[in-house]
Amino acid sequence: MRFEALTIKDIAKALGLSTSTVSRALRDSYEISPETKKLVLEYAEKNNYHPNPIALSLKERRSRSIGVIVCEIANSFFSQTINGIESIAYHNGYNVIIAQSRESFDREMINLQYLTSRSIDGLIISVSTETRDFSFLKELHERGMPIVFFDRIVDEIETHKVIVDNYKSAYDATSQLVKNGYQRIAAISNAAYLSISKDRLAGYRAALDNNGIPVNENLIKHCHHGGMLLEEVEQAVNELVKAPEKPDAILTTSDKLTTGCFRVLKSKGISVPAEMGLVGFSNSDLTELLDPPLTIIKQPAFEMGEIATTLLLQLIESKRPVKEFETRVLASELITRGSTIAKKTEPQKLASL
Amino acid sequence: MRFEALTIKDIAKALGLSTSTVSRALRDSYEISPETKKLVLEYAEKNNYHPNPIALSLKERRSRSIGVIVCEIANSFFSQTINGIESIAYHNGYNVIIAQSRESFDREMINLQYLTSRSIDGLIISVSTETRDFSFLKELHERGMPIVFFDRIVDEIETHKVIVDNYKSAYDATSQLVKNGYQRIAAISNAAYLSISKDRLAGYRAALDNNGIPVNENLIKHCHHGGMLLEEVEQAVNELVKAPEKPDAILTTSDKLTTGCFRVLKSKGISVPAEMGLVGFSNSDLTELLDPPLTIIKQPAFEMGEIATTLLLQLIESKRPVKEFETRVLASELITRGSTIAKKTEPQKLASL
DNA sequence: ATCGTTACCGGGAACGATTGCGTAAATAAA
DNA sequence: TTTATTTACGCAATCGTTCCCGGTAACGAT
Repeated sequence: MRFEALTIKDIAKALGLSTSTVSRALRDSYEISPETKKLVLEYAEKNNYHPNPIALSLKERRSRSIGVIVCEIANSFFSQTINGIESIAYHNGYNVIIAQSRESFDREMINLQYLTSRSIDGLIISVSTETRDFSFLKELHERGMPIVFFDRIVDEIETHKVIVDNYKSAYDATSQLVKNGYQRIAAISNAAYLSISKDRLAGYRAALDNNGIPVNENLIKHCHHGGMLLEEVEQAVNELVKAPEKPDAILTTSDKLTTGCFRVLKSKGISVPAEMGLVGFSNSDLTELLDPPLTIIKQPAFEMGEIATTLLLQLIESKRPVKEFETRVLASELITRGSTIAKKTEPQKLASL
Repeated sequence: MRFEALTIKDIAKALGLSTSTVSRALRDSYEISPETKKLVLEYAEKNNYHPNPIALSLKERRSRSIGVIVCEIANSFFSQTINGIESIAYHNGYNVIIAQSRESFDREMINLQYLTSRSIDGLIISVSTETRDFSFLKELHERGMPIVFFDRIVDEIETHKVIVDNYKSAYDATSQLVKNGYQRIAAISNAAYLSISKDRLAGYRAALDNNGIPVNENLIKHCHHGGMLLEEVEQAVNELVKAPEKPDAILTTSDKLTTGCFRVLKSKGISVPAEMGLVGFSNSDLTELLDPPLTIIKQPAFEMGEIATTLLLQLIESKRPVKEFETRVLASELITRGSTIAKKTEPQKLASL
């Protein structure tokens, strides 16, 4: 069964005109008489003619669709970003094709191949936690594909990027933990080479440093599947609580890690925040309803999607190659709640300050 | 900046052949000599030729893309469904264009217009809670557009549908509440005319009936924006707790309503389950971590997406018009947790009645 | 020598839309 | 009356691909 649509040729035949005349009439060209225009327009309206976007794409050599690759859409941060992307894209007559890498480099490559073979006009991507080899992206970019990175960006490729101030976000969150009396603060992060891991851990380290707390590398754990597997989070937590210098708080550097870590702590009967403080990056609005409510670093995800798309459309619609690129750095929001409540066993510590 | 790709014409020119020969060589036609094939194939491989999908679409009069409309992707049930849809679609060389209605009829119409004007080959949709007028969908269907409904289906349109056993799901959940000692069970649902509202409330009513509990229409509330606005959920809860026959438990019939209702109860200081039991449809894996953990009815969302897509592809790829349609009814899963714990303070309350 | 067959390849029309160019008729200017 | 200009439309190429027609060799059979 096929869905047949009215073409410009049908209109031409029905009205005894040529296709060029019909086309021009529809586009309100000056060289068509008002009477003919009216005739064509009315006929098109009545039979609800819509220009075939595929034919237009072929002619204009652009598909008016952009590709988006994220690790998964069932993740508050990314679904909110996608909302922002869609709002701008649809507003400009573009459609959005979404693909999920599920934190796998292989799947990311497959999606990349698929999307480019589907001739997208541009790409918005937050790379997977496994991605270390950027050669394909690089080649794509060099061959002229407009690309905008967000969240997990790639330093080696010069193009527009949208991120939050990862360093400051982690710095502030860690500082707050210190202020609240936590001393042995651990961090659970994605793969070490990932941009957000590097920046957020740098902020974490700096905060400890500036507060006179030595950084203990044993308290920094990496989850190479970004928390997609609960087991890896479980292992990280296990290693932390079994360590001789058992931490009294944990900083998690991404959505999936935050809820995953909380899940593990709960299942192990480790009480939050009494036994273990917890602060993490998260955009889920359910974290507020957990027990205890989670202190989170919330990113302006919707806005990030909007900005990324605006920048991408600029690249796509630019007449000549763009040489100047910008990295937009937005502020995140630290929302303080129960999971990092001030420790009551403080007096002695305060005295020591 | 434009992304230029190798065409069949380029290959033809480079190899001194005609485009038809190249085309046939690439498609391994019998009328091309092995040597020529090898020549063409190797050249194509080396310069990584990919057929232009847009040109193919124009020729074959199909876009190999399907449209999906849900109320929002930042909703566990729908994002899981979309995962199922994508897994099947990508596997069959289709891409998926997702649009969100945000529970608004107007936005649904805009998306529908947009998607059909982008010449999709088929449509998978769960209608918004506002949608009462199906004329556009009906016309689309009559004009030959393959459509599959899931979750919120439309009875008037005869095509494939995928749902869970909504009646039984609500019946079982309500029955369990009764078994656990709850007596005045309220329900918060979407708009009354929505398929899932009708079926789930029917199950709810039947369960009360079969347990000898009279159905009190004052304890059935409808949220016309499907919980997209927290205020409407708040109002529903307010009306319930202020009612003379204040309920001791609530059944919520969709994801957004479940977490919304829990949020409102929490903010109003109404303890769950002591003061108010709560069971609802939800696919969020965070409900387990709430305080108390929520008893939920979980739908096999991923599987629903897979089935819907398989059925849609059948419709699309069928040579002749399909006349026989099926409605797949899957089983849901009732996961019992803390929010519907058996009431201990039963004797005195029963006495006071 | 002629015909039929097979193997191999090219020309060109389509798919739906846009657009540069050509041109007839009508009107204005010389 | 002749020439220039304007008005209003059609022709045909184009985008990348497929596929229906051809067409031309080479070869064997008659």
